[in-house]
Amino acid sequence: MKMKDIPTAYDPHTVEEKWYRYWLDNGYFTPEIKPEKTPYTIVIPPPNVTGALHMGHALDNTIQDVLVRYQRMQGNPTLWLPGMDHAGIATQARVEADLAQQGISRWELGREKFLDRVWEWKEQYGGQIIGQLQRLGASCDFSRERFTMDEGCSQAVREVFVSLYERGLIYRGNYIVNWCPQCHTAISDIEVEYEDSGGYLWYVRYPLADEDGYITVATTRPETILGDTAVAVNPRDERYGHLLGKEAVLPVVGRRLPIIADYYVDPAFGTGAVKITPAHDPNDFEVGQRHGLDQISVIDLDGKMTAEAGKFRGLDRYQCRQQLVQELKAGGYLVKAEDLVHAIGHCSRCNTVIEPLLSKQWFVKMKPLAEPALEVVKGGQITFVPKRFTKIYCQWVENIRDWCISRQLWWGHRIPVWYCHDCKAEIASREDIDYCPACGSNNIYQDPDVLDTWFSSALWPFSTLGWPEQTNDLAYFYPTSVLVTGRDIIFFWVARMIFMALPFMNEVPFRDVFIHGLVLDAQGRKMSKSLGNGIDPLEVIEKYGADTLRFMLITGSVPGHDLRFQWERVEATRNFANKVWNVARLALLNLDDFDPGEIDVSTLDFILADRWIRSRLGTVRDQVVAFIEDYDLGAAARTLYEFIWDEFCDWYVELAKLRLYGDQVKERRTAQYVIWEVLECTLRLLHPFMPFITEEIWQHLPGSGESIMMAPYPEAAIRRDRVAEEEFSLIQEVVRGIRNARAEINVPPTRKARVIIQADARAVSLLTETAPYLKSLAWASEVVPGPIRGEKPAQAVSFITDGVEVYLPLADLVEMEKEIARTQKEITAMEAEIKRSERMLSNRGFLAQAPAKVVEKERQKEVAYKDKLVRLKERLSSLQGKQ
RNA sequence: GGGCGGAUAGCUCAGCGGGAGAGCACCUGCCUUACACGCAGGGGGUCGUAGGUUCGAAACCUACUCCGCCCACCA
Repeated sequence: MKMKDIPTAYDPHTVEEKWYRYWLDNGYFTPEIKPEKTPYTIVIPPPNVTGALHMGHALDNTIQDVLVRYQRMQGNPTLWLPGMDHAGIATQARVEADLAQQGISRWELGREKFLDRVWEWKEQYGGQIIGQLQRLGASCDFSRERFTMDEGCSQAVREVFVSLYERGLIYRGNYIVNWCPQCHTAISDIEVEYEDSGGYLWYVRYPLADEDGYITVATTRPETILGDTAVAVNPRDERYGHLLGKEAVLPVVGRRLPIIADYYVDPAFGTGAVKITPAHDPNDFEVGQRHGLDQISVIDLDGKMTAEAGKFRGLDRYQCRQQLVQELKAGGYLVKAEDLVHAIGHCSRCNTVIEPLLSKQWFVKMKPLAEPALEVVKGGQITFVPKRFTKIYCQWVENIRDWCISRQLWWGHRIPVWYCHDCKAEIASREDIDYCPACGSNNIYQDPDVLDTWFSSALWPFSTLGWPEQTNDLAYFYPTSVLVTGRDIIFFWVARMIFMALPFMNEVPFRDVFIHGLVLDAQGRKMSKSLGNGIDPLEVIEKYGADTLRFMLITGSVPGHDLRFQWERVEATRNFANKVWNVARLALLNLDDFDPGEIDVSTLDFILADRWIRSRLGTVRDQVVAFIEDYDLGAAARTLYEFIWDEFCDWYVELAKLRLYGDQVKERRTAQYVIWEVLECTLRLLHPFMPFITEEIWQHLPGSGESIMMAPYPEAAIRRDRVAEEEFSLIQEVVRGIRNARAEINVPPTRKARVIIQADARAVSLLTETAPYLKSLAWASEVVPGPIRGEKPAQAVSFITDGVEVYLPLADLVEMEKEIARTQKEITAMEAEIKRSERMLSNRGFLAQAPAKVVEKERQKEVAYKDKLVRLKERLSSLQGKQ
């Protein structure tokens, strides 16, 4: 297709699919292992199989894709390894919900058949998100795609579990866990979300057993009274010293409770006396351990009262609370109920109120793993970006508690432990076993529970590269270069990967951790299903294209900060894409007869504008590189935006048109060359951010290769030309001045005007040289440069800048009063500036302590201002004289 | 109870020691043969409050106010 036939507005739809397929078909996403080169590796934060692409993913993966495409172009063997997470609870719940529609429960189906259904579901509906990532342009190596439940990952899980078990770092025990009565499983501490809510603090009298009187305790969960086995006070609390060793009687139940002393009790809270329920509170559990108290479980796995609750048996925990409070009141035990706002734990998955209860579960002992994991971060082997996340990580790791890893689910990695019915042996094994290695019995069974999903995620950076096998991939691509993720999973995932990598790989899992913010809605709220305020990235891609979505997300992002999604910004970015498209059209329309391969650069005749834009391009390239290396992708993208739109399109291209459309061959060649050079180079700089449009245009350019994504990244080859930048800025000043003067008196662009310029010799020669360009940029009929002392037209609008006086003799349009007023206003402004400058330069502190450069700059300003003031005054008196 | 982030033009946000910036919105001209998803020009801000450091502070320090996150076993 000829460029001339291409529409004036960029249409992403036809382009994106075509090029993505092309990249895929050519295997560009699969790196070549080159031992002499340093690889660049990112493993994707595996999205849930049940998941669909949301804005957070779009941002997270765009960032990764920018980094990866940048590195690939730099010539580093680059691997971005994709994959998915089996997402235990989420997936199981999903399939159970489908079954429920057919009136089937998983229990009816049985474990094996249920799991078959889950796998079926996974094959059929799971993993849509991978296709959605492709729509985004993600350049993952799909030949290496992994799944946390695939063969290799499962092997890694077994190896790690058994190995930790053998080292005594995984143990099984009866402890208080966070139990979700809805999901029917234990969950880890970080899966509990605390939320402040209003409740009551009930004060209850426990009568003393062998004498008159009572001791009053306070509780927020009266139903747990049924499980009380002691009352505790602080040993230093004089109010209660005389009661120590005595007993109280539990109201309603009648059980005798010892009154014990424990430093856990805060004398200042409530009454200073605490009821102790070892089976339903983690602190009470510990108190119970210290004092050898009974553990009485009164709430069961459904959140209902157990037989131990006596007549309350079978009641829901909240019904029981109500009834018990009534009874306490009736019996005269209830002293009062105070309003109390306190944090209540909810299941992060289903939002049900968590019930702490006693349960036999598997745990990972964290302290021994945490120590090295803290050191590698403090020692700088892993760097968090932005830095402040280091502190968040460290504080959490320092206060870490053991990790409950068993889940009462079916979908997940089944715990590789078998129990012998006969000899009661407990065997952790890397392979499935069918008889007891201790006693030879085949009367054994495997632990029914599965592991926390995050257990397998924690191994992701090395399990995906083949571990526990010593593969080439593992040897070459590990450790990974950077982990890109949101701050919400620092604890869930980032920390645990570090914990697990160190003992098994003896090496950090990644060098850098780049934390980005959340994508919020236009009002600044989290996007969530319940609020219904989420915006589907695919909708944006359909309407505006993937490049637009990507660039919008990147330019709007600042490392570690949240960003708001706004359709206005999407549109503005679409406009930018269109700008790029159209400047490319302009270029291509004029490059028909141009072949960069045939150009001998030394024969070209570069003019000021050429030297200026080439110099700027070099600077921009260096800035972009510096920003990317610093993970400030937003700044990199914004730099390119401004360069392309403001400098290349609005200044350079406008200037180049004259030569492009002119009949001087050499001039035209030069302009063609520079436009081609700058455009081609800029496209490569832009490619990591906007892969599709850049490829489409690049393929149309003469002399391009196979694919822009495999083209080398621009080198810092073009030297900066300060003279050109300085001289060009004078031209810009003059052009802007003329445009402004014309606008002041409403001269339509159709009316050309003579421009008379008076300046010093150097500026005159510069402006003479560039006169044709001034004409075209500032709608001039003629540009007449001359020395300062020349004739100054009276009936004219004028302005003075950088030692240059400019007159537009538009006699019929000039109103002398307005001209005088304008000039006077400028004089006033200039006098103020001079005053400010003089004040600074007469300040001894400034002269003595400010850097010489700054002082010098200020001196130059003062001189320029004074010069300008003199000229303005001359101009004023001349105007007044002619009036 | 601790910790972190934010407060800059009407809106959304950059800037983070040397004279206040962008996009959108607004006003005035323009369909100038790449682009009206555009071009040119313009208006608009005591940079949350109060102190301090400095020759110089939107930027650094301290306190405070408001918004938003995160962590924490006071029953």
